[in-house]
Parts: sequence; C-alpha cells; structure tokens
Amino acid sequence: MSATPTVRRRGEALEAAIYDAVWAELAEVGYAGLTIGAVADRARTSKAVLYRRWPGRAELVFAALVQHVPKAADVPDTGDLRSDLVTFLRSIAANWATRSIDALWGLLAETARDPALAALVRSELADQVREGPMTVMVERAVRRGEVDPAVVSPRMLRVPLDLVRSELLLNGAITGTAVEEIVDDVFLPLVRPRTV
Amino acid sequence: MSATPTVRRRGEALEAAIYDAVWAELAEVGYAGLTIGAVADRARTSKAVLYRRWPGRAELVFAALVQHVPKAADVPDTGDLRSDLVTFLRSIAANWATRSIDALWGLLAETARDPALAALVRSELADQVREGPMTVMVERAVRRGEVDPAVVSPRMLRVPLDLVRSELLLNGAITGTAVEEIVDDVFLPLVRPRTV
DNA sequence: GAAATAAGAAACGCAACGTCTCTTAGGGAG
DNA sequence: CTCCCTAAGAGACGTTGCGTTTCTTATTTC
Repeated sequence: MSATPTVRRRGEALEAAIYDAVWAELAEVGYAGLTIGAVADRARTSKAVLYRRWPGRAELVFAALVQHVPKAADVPDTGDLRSDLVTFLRSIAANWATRSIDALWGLLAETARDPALAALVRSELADQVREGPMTVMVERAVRRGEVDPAVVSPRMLRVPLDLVRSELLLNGAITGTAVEEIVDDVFLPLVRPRTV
Repeated sequence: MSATPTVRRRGEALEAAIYDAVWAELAEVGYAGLTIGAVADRARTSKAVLYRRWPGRAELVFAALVQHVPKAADVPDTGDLRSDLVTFLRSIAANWATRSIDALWGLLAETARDPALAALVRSELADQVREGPMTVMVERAVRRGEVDPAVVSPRMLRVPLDLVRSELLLNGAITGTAVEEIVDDVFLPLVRPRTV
C-alpha cells in the first residue's frame, strides 16, 4: 500500500492550511456546527496542533476570520462617493454574507463568557471603522466637496456598515437594492451639504 | 427527613418556571454556556420535560426570548417624537443589553444549520419592525406633523433599532449619549419635514 | 373512584471536548 | 554530513453535555 507520504508542514504553510480548513468548515456547517476535530481532519493535521496555537474554537475562528477582513488598501476610488459606497458595501455583503457573518454571531455569543475574546472581537470591529475604508472614502469625498465635513462624526461613519450588518442579520443576505437604499436614502442625505 | 414535597407543576406554571430558568441562566453564563441540563435543574424539573416541548436549545431559548419582547402596547407616548424614541430605545437597551442580545447572536449562529429556526427568528425580528413600536410612534408623529410621511419607508423605520443593535454588538452596552446621537443626528434629520 | 396523561428521576449511547503520550520528520548548528 | 532539538501528527484518555428512553407516580379528567 502506498501509505501516506507523511510530509510535515510547519509555520506559515501549516497555518494557512488550517485557516483554509476553518473557512471551508464555516461554509459547510456554520459556526455552531464547526468542531475542532473536523478542522484538524480537513487540514490533515491533528487536534494537538490546533490546541498548541489557540485556546479554543472561538480564538481559532477569530484568527481565521481576521485573515479575510477587507483591508483599507482595496477601497474603491471611482471619483464619486455614491459609487464608492455602493461598490464597497456590495463587496462586503458578498464576502461576509455566507460565512463571516455567521461566525461573527457565534463569536459574539461566546463573548458573554469570555471577556478577553470580547475585547479582541470588539477592537477588530472598531478598527474596521476607525482607520477603515469608510474613513478613506469619506475623506476623499470631503475634499471633492461632496460631503459636509461638519456633520461627519464617528457615529456617522458607522451608519452604513451598521445598517448592512443588521440587514444581514435580518435577511441572511443583502440585496443590491438594500445597499442602494442605505446609501441613497440614509447615508447620503445625512452627509450631503445642505441647501445646494 | 422532610423529603422534597414532590409537588408537580403543569401547563403554564411549569412553563413560566422554565422561562425564568432560561432567563436566569442566560444572565449567568450566556447563550454559549447555557445547557439544557442546567435549565432543567434550575427550574426543578427534568430534561425530558424540556425535550417534550422544544426540539433543542435554540428553540427553547427562542421561546423564552419571545416572552420578553416589548409589546406595541407599552410604547411611550409623550406627545413628542424625540422623547418617545429616546425613552423607547433606552428601555430596549436596558432590557436587551445583558441577556437577549447575547442570546440573539447565539441563535443567529445556529440559523446557518437550521433553516426552520432561521425563519422563526427572522419573522420575529421583522415583526418587531412591521407592527411594532416604531410604526406606532412614527405614525403618531406624522399626525402631529413632526414627520414627513413621504420619507417614511420600511427601511427608515428600521434604522434606529438597527443602529442600537449594532451599537450593542460593538460595545456590549449602549450609553445614553449613543441613543441620543442615533435619534438626534441620524433619525430625526432624516424624517423631519425639510425646509421648516 | 378509575383511567388517562404528563411530571420527574435516572440511565443510556453518542459526540466533541481538551489533555496527554509517543513516535518521528524537518530544520539548524556544528 | 551528522547530531539534536523542536514541533507535527496519530491516537488514546476521561469528562461533559447531548438527546433518548424507561419507569414510577402525582395530577387531571370523566
């Protein structure tokens, strides 16, 4: 029998395989159904390897999730705030919809028991807003005169992403029209300079 | 020894005790830490009684949660939309903050595996908006001329609760100022009649 | 008062947890 | 090239909670 080649991966290669396995498991069974054993099997490694790196399921999933967070680098720049926003929110919706969002709910449910995890998840979410894509897009728009700098506040910047998240929560998915409603009926009317 | 009196509750009395037990467990250990056995013990009943009524943890928690949903009946009516909203959102924040919100995340995490549960949770959330408190308060405000009926849409009605939920998600709690920001900086500017 | 119904106690096999031990592959130092 | 040390991978372990089942007995209903 041609037995398993027993090639042992280490470091980054191994961790990449683990993250892939988590991502795939999330897609198949969701956060609630994800088990450490299944991840280990899928990544062709053993549970011990996982426990050496992360204390438990929550931290493992969180680490895998962070790998897929949109970076401020790939923010659309079309020269028009509306299309920037629509493009960006649509891509968020597509990426987060099936997997991340479910994982995010699962993680949040565990934060009640684990303050350290709570801090971790919340600081990540906060970063998404602080130095994140929204700031970049809106600052560009301010420079173009599309946005009244006086009404731009941290709260304001959070509104679109908050609404997208809630939409995902309510529907499990988010349509193109929902994104446009959020942009055209809520966000833009709020930040556009009054009395044109 | 004065052994346990072995008084057997049935029907509503029993179910009320179970809901109370779920509520208390949620407060102590959160959704992720809640076990069927612990609920049974706390309610001084047995697991079999619970499984006779609900298929599993998710449905049990959901049922307990529904008991605590604010009814349209007890919506504030101060004669002023702003104070109605602030009062209402504050009470939501207080009730939901510690328990329900965590349970809600947990339930949502399980919807990925259980479409029936997903439908259940989502229809409940949708009802909260459709015939819910927001509709009542805003309709009153329309009659008083405080709100422009033209801009009131289902999307618009969702905005305040969506933002409160997201705030709870990010912070684990919601401050009075956050509620006021949502009302004064986001919702009211959107629905107030233009050009006073 | 008898019969039907459901509460409550307890034991079951199962699945996943998180820990541990042991063997051995791979990479670094000399 | 060889030795050594670190960590990968396999698997067994006891524990916990699941969801089911069986049985006794309190309560309701007729």
